[in-house]
Amino acid sequence: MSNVKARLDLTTMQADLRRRGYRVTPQREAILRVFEGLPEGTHLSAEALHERLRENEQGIGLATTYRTLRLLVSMGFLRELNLSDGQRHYEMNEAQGSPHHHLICVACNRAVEFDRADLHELGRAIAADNGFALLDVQYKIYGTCAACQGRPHAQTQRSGDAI
Amino acid sequence: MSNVKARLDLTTMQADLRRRGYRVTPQREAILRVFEGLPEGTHLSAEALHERLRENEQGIGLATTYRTLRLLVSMGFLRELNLSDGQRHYEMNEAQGSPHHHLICVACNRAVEFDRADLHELGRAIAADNGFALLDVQYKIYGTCAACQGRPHAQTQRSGDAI
DNA sequence: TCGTTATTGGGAATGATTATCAGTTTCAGT
DNA sequence: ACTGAAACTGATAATCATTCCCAATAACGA
Repeated sequence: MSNVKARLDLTTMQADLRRRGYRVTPQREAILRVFEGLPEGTHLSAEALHERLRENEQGIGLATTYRTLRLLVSMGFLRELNLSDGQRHYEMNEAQGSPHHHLICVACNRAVEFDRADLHELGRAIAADNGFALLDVQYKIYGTCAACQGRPHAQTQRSGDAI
Repeated sequence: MSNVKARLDLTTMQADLRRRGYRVTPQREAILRVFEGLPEGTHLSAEALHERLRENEQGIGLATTYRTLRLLVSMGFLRELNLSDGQRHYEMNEAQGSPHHHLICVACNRAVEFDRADLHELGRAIAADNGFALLDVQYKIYGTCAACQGRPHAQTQRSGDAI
């Protein structure tokens, strides 16, 4: 019942993988290691992760990168974020603790992160009520930030055909 | 301060468009009419909307469909949902009232909708604190539903390479 | 009514993600 | 440690949603 942001450690995750019949491969370990070393609040796209792996480690196929991300999300090790910029981002899941949430400007795509432990508690309760095994809770507020409200014809999003 | 699910009507939305320097075109009206006629809780993908327009109305270009959806979301008339099935879905925004939220099974992609007015109030407050003009609030709980937990090796998502 | 300017639509282009499949590796059982 | 069955990897091709391009058209303020 603690509110601490507890991350799973590598050993636990490896054990979980085997328990579910998945194998522990060097590629999966390398990817988990990258995410473990990431500062709080940092998230990577699949491409960015692939790029980083090419530098630090021996390199991993792009297909494997995507496959592994999907697997690790379904295991609850990573959380997948859609910050409305057209690609998925990933970060360590603190489902044991209380993950942060987002306030997003749809015009400039800037995202402000904030913590609200009660939101996670609520999600846990609702999941339990419905017989769901909880993986992640995401609370997102969309709007236009102060700076973007000023701009006339402020309609952008990703890159924008009709500005 | 009411909790009523108040939708904007067509006239108001047309006026809003003009006020912001956008034009009111038959295509935009047709799209808004489709969403107005949609039962609560129903959402359409861009493709589905395009298809429906081809039947009921005179037909609209696909590019225009995408462009218009983006515009209407940025105006706050529609809300955009990413139910992790790889495409965006749209529905009338009840930002004036209190939109519903989702509990999503990552294995079978099934989504359970529920209402929580307090979540919307909270979003409104946080947006205001940060100088954001509120457009939408989305609360999502991800997990594995009871049925999917049973299945061994339950890793799917969208279509799944490695089952 | 007219001119300026936004908008449309068709098709090409993009870009992220997934499928294919042959070769490789993990690991449970011996 | 050895082995075989099954999972995994990686290179490449394929998909699929979404956006770009641009010439033709339509809104709407003056």
